[in-house]
Amino acid sequence: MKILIVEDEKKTGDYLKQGLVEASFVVDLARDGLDGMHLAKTGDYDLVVLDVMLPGVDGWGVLKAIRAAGKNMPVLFLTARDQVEDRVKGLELGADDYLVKPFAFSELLARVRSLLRRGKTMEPELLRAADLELDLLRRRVTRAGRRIELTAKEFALMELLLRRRGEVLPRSLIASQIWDMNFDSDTNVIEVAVRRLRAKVDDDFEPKLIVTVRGMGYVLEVPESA
Amino acid sequence: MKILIVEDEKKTGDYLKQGLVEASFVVDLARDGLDGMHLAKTGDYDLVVLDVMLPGVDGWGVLKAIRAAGKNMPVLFLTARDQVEDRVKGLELGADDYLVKPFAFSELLARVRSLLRRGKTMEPELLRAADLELDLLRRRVTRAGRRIELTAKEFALMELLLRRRGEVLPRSLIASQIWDMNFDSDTNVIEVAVRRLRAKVDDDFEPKLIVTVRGMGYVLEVPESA
DNA sequence: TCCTCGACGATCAGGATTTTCATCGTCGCC
DNA sequence: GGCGACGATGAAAATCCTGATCGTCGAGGA
Repeated sequence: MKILIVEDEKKTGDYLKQGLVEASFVVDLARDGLDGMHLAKTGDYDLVVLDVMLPGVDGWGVLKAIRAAGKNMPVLFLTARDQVEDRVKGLELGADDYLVKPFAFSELLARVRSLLRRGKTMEPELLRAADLELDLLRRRVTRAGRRIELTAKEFALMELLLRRRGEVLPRSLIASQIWDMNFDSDTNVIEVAVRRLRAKVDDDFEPKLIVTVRGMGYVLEVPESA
Repeated sequence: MKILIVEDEKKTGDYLKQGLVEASFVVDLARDGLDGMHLAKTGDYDLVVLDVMLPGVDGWGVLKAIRAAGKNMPVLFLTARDQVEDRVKGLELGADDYLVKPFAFSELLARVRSLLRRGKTMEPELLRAADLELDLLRRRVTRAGRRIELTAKEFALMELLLRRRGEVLPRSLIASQIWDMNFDSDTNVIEVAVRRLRAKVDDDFEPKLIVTVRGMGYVLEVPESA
């Protein structure tokens, strides 16, 4: 599987290339838009990882050129945290997925694999339950329209509950997903984390979404409407 | 590849089994020492994951029985944090590797794969440079004989530097190993972490082991003796 | 039925760790 | 010698974990 990375910042480029090579992909690295465009059009790549911010020809330019040349391999966009709007633009132009910097390498690898396997992924950008909304793109949460600030762990927990709403999640599952640890120690990190999350998303609202199931775990209860 | 897990605590057992099954191993689970002994002796396993603390026949008993029966598949011991001495005992009895609870599942999987591949792994238990010693088993550090307490991140960083002593480690590498993040954001976590580590292992000692290489990264300088 | 007990979960405060931010120092090039 | 980039440092702030204690649910017995 052959991948083209277009990234001007040296550190990031090298880092990505190294990681993907170690994951046994064949990787080319272009340092600017022009170079990237050229390689993308002539080389035979299965996927392109494309930074938006590039000197000279920017990410959109490269993407446009690729599509104009009739190539339709999946393109994974890299955008900065504060360039949210850019993503919309990228998606309209035919990007297949995006990743917000900074990201964990494991995250990139997962997206890359998924894109290569299924062709297109595109995660849902919004998770919702009742009046709670979780915007995965911007890492933002609102309930009843009110903005709520969550920390990393809180967000991860919220996301997990929301992705599997209606399911009772055993503590062991939560521990493995959020803490990546086996559950043998006598700690109550999970209870504490749930507490903090509830304080932010449930305490001041109705109905209560996070429900404890004694002896089982926690569920995000999806209110039966209709 | 067929794996036997001997673990009495239900949550842990199920969790391990599920994880290994998902990693496409064939897994049997024994809930106590007797059961485990029996299965290990009759079934044809490529590896055994063995909890030390078991009701009835404990981990060592099971291990002894396995070896006595002439089986010599690799055995991975699971020990609790405060049972350091147990490990020594386990290793003497012929365990091939150990893992301290609580551990990340990814860690277990890595060890399992490694044991299956190479037969026996047994990480080095001690890393050393000059008068600095890092005991991976007990997660302990001493310099010039003096015990030094390190936090999780500090230990991880110390271990990384020590494992690749003499090599200049670029920040991007460190970031990816210790923080699992790509290095695009403008943070100086690494500098701060290095600072804290130096305060503990270098400030009060000579020679200074952690050396900054301007524009490159950090090295653990191995003093040229002789 | 009611009461008691035990297990499980909730909650809070304290503390440890880690990150952020602002500022300072230093090296090397011009 | 001055400048600019890079790294070092210190302190504050945010986050997360630990441990202790309290509350509550439900089973089983009186």
